[in-house]
Amino acid sequence: MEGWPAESAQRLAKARALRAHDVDPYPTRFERRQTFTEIIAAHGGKSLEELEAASQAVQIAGRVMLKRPMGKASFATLSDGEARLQVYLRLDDLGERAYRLFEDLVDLGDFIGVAGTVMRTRKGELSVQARTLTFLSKALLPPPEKWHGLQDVEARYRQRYVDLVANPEVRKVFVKRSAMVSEMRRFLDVRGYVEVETPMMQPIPGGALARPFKTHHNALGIDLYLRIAPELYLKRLVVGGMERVYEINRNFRNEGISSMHNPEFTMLEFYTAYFDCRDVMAITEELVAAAAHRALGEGLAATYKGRGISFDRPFKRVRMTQAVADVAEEQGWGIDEAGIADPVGLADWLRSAPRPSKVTPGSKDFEMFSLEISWAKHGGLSHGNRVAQLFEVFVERRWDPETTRLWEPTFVVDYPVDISPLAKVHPDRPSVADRFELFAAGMEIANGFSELNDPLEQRQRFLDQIGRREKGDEEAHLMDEDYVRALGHGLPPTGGCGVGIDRLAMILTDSPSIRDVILFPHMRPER
RNA sequence: GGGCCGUUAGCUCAGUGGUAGAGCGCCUGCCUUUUAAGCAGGGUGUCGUGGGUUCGAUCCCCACACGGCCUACCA
Repeated sequence: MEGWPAESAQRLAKARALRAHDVDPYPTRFERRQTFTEIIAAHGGKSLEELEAASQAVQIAGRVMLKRPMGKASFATLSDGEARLQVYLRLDDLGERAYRLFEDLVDLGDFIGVAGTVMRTRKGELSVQARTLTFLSKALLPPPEKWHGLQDVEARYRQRYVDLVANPEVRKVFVKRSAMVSEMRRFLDVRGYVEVETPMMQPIPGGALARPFKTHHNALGIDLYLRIAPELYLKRLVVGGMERVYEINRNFRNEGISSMHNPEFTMLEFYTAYFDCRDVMAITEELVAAAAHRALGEGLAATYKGRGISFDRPFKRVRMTQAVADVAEEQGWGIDEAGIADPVGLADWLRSAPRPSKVTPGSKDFEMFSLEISWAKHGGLSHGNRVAQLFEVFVERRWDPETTRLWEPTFVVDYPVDISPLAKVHPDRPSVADRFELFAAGMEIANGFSELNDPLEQRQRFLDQIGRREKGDEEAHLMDEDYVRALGHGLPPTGGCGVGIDRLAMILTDSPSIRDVILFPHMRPER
């Protein structure tokens, strides 16, 4: 009890007093016969007289949220997590002993069970009039303030159990998230996809460009990495004939924490043999719309950060170069999409672009200037990387609801091959990958492509990545010989996609921070 | 990594270079249909931690810790 408030000693004394009266403060079970939701559904519409005539017996249990003792009668508001229900306790109904036990030894936060009849008070509130009272569990710590709840952000994340009790809307967020995920499972299951689980600990962390967490296996004497993506394992399964597979599970990335990033986050990845990028886009659109409609109610649009966002199909589509060109036009940069798409044209434009004589932080000039420094630092980037960075800095990073161009669900297509080491090149254009990303509310929600299945080309892509790693790119891919060997056995034409569950949940629950949709977000340890 | 803000009772929050404040909770008493029940009485505390300035610091200064927001990194 080190560090517990003084009130805990009083509550502990009450637990002892219960034992002195032969009442176990922590009994084993209770036969709860109705939830509050069931009682409200069954009797919520009945009048005082109807309830009195029916004399409906119920047996309920819950946590004491409010207590209103009035001498020889009391009201208590119980919560069963999902709903609240008032209980009316009278000395005449319960008897001296049980009534005194309630008045003297039941605290806010304790669990009690009540058998009684459904009634309505004079003021009209549906209640249960108690005939018997069963003590169910003693809370030694006091609950937060009954009106304001638990406000302290840090305490809410660290002690989510208190947050859930004190702030009922928190539960709704996670129930909605659950509905969204279960709809995704249903969607895939009915289309013949098999849900699988692949290694969380991997000897070679692959499938994404990110820094991994490292751990060690003592018995094997080897280092392992927490996975940054399941991708390479899922495609091995397609090689093995599992033509439709998916996994919904955690990825771990050893990067910064922000309102959009948690070190562990949940991803859906699904792979479909004989699909290409366009097929994947179509089914992703259907999947995301179905999940959104399940969470929001059919046809309802989400409201995120005060701005509406519709998940009705079809979603918008834009080429990456086009998205950059739109900004260029808006800003009067004097370059069009053809220029951006052309390596020479873009290079010329960058060379001839007026250099900022006075660089103001936050301005376009400043961001261009920062990009130049960044490009110089990395020994000059490929054309694809330049386009991708322009997109990232001038389109993607602008995720403010007012100015973002990626608010409504939007597929960005034609990603440069350079940043897509696991994707096939576009059938008609060798410089872009057959790949898309889905954005909504300015955030990247999904990423899909035609999977590269030529083992020799894949090995060469890995070698290119290794070259970057040697130049200091810690996020570049590592060589995965076993994956190349798997491709050597033949991967059918396959389309795959990853969907960020947390970010989609943020949008559908109007949560400004990813921590609001993760029950136990990562924090520094308390001291 | 940088900037700004915060940290006071169990909770929500005021506040002052000189004995620490409110509401809720809690404790005592009254009250048999209340609604954040009410009435009367009671203040329960390492003012985040460590150092400094001062006769005296919760307050001013420095460092640190934790948190929030912004920003950077993430090629």
